[in-house]
Amino acid sequence: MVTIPSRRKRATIHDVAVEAGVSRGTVSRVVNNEPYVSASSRTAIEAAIEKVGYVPNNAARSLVMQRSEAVGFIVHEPHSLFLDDPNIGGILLGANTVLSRSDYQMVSLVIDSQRDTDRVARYLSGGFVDGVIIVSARQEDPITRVIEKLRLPAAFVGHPPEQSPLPFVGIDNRASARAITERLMQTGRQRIGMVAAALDRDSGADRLAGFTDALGDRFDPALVARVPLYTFSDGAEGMCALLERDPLIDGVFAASDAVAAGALDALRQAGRSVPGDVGIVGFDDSSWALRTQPHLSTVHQPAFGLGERAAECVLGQLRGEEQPADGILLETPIIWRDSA
Amino acid sequence: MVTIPSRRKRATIHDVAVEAGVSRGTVSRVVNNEPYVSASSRTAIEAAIEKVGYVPNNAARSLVMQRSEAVGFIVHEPHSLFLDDPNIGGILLGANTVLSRSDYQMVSLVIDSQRDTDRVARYLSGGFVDGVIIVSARQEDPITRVIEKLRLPAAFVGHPPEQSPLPFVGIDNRASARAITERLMQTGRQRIGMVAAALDRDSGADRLAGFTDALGDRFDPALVARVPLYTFSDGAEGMCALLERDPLIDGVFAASDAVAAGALDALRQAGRSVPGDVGIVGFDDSSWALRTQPHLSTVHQPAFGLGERAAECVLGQLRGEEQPADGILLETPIIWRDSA
DNA sequence: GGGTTTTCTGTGAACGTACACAGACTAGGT
DNA sequence: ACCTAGTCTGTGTACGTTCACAGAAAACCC
Repeated sequence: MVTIPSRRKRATIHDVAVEAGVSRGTVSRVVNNEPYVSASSRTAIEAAIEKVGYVPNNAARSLVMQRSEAVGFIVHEPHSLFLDDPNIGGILLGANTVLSRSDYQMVSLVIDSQRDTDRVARYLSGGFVDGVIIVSARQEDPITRVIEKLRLPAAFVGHPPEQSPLPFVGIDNRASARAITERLMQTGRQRIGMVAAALDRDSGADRLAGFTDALGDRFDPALVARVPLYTFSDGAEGMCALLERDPLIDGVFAASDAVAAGALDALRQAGRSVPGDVGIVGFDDSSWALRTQPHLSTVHQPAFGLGERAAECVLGQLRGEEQPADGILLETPIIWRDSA
Repeated sequence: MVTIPSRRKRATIHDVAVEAGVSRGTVSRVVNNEPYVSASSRTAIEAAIEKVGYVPNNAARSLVMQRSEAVGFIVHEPHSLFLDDPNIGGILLGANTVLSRSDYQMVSLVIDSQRDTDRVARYLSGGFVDGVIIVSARQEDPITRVIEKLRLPAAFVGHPPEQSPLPFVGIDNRASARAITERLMQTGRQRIGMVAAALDRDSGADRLAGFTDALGDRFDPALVARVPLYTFSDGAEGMCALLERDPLIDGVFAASDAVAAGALDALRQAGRSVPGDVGIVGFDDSSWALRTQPHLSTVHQPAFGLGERAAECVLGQLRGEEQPADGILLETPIIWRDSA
C-alpha cells in the first residue's frame, strides 16, 4: 500500500487554546471578533495564533454553521464559445464585484463535458456553496434539477430552463433586435439581410424573430443566412452566402459583433465598402465593436450589469427576501457608430 | 433580531439508515461503493436514498477525510487584461481537462481588489482546496505566503515570485522573442523596431530582452516604443510613435498579437501596406492572429498545454510524487503566416 | 454588605461523515 | 461436530468548529 505523505498537521483552535492557556471558546470569540474577552486574553491568543500559525478550518466551520459563505458561478459553454464570448467575462466580473462587497467568495465552475456536469452537480449538493449563478443553462440540465431539489438560492443569466420557477436576469433579445433593425431601415437601406447564428439557443432565435418583426411585409427569407455559432468565421461564411443570394444587398444585421466582424471581413474581400455600399450592425457591444474598421454600430449588452443583478438576486434570497417571480430584463441601448 | 429563513433540512446519512432499517456504516458503504454489503441491503438503501433525497455533505466529508477533492485556479489580473487576454481561457480549459479526468473539481477564484486577495487567502487556508494553480502571481503576494505556510501543493503559470521554491510552468519569452526577431531579419527587413508592452512584468521585459539579443549591434533604442499594456489601443499608439521616429521602418515585432493588431491598424491608417512596406510579427498565436488582415506571423503560446502541465504538476504533488524543483518550459513554435 | 447587573471564561453538545473495530452469521473443509 | 475463512453489519470515535449554557469574577447600586 502506498503511503500518502502526511502534510504537516495544521494547527487547530485547540492548539491555540493550549498555547495561550485559555479555552477553545475564548479563542473562538477572538477569531470571530466577538465581545466579552479581556484584553489580556486577547493579546495572549493573538500571539498564540501567530506562533502556531493557526488558520480556521472552513470545512469544520461550514459544517456546524450550515453555510459556506461562497456562491457558485457556473459556466456551461463549449470550448470555442467560452474563449470567444466577450460577455461571460463581464458577467463574471460584475457578479464578483457584488459578491465581494458582501464578503462572499465566488467560485466559478466550468462545465465542459458530461463528466463535469455530474461532478459539478455533486459539488453543489455538497454544501460547498450557499447559492449559485448560472450562465447559459441547458434544457434538461442535471444542474437545474439539483438546484430545485435542494432549493438552492439561484439566479440564471439569460433564459432559464422552461417551466422553471427560478429567477433570471437577462435582456430582451427580440425587442433589441427589432429596434436596431428599424434603425437600419431608417437610414435608407433597401435590401436588408441577416446573418443569424445560434438558432438552437434562445438568444439566437429571439434575435432572428426581432429582425423578422421589424421588416414585416418586407421580410424575405432568402436574405437570412443561418450559421451555427456566434463566431468570426461563421460570420464571414454567412456573409458570403448572402452576397451570393443577393449581390445588391445593402444592409446587414449580424447576430453578434463577432459575426459582424467576420461579415465585414467577407465584405472587404468582396470589394464592398462599409458603410458606403453596405451598412452593417452587430449585437453585444463587445470589444469586437471597436476593433473593426469602421467601428460597429451595435446593441449594447450590459454584461457587467447582468452579473451584478444576478449576484444581488442570489444575495437577496440568502437574506431571505422574496424575489420577483418573473425575471428582470435590463436595458439595451443602441450604440450608433460608423458601420451603418 | 432578524430570523434567517430555515432552508428545508437536508437528509443525512442517518435519515437514510433509519428509512432503510440499517445502520450508518452500511449506508456509507453503499454511498462509497465499497464491497461487503448484501444485495438486499443495497437495494433497500438505494430506494431510501431516492426517497429522502439524500446527497452527501461534502463539508462533513472533507472534514473527516482532510481533503476536498478540489483544486483552486487563481486568476490575478486587472479587469481589462482578464477580459482581453486570450491565454487565460486556454490555460483554464487545459487545467480543467486534466483535473476533470482525475475527478477533481476546479474552482476558479478571481482576484480583483485587495479585499478579494484577503478573502481568497482565507479561502485557501480554510481547506476548501487541496491544491492550487496560480496564473500571473504578484510579487509580495499574500496568496504566495499562504501557500508556502500551508505547504499547499501549487503550480504557477508564468514566472513564480522571486526566491520562491514553488514549481512553475511557462515559456521562454526571451528565447522565443529572439527567434522570431531573427526570422524577421532573415526576410531582409533593414530597419526593425519593436512595440514593447507591459515592461513591468516578466513576460514583457523578457520579450524586449530577446528582441535586443537578436539585433545585437544593429539594436537602436530609438526604434523601441514602450506602452503599458498588451492591448489593441496601446499597440496602435506605439506604432504611431515608431512611424514618427523613423518613417522608413520596415519591420516590427509587436509584444503580443493584440498589440500587433493595433499596430496593423495604425499602419493601415498611415497608408503602409503589410507585408509589402512593413513586415510585422506578434506573440501568442491567439485568436487575434487570424482576425487581422493579413493574418499574423507569430509565436505560438501553448496556453492549453500550460494549463494541462500545471494541473498535472499539482496532481503529482497530491499523489506525493517529487516534482522537479526548477520550472518546466514548454515549446513555442513560430507560426509563419502573411504579415511578415 | 447584600443584591443585581455586567463582563468574562470553560464545558458539553452538535454538525454529518469515514473508518476501525468487534461481533454475527454463512460456507466450506476436515 | 469443530475450526477457519469469508461475508456482512452495527457501534464508537474522530475530524475542527460554533453555540448555548453555566458558572466565576468584577463592577455597580442602594
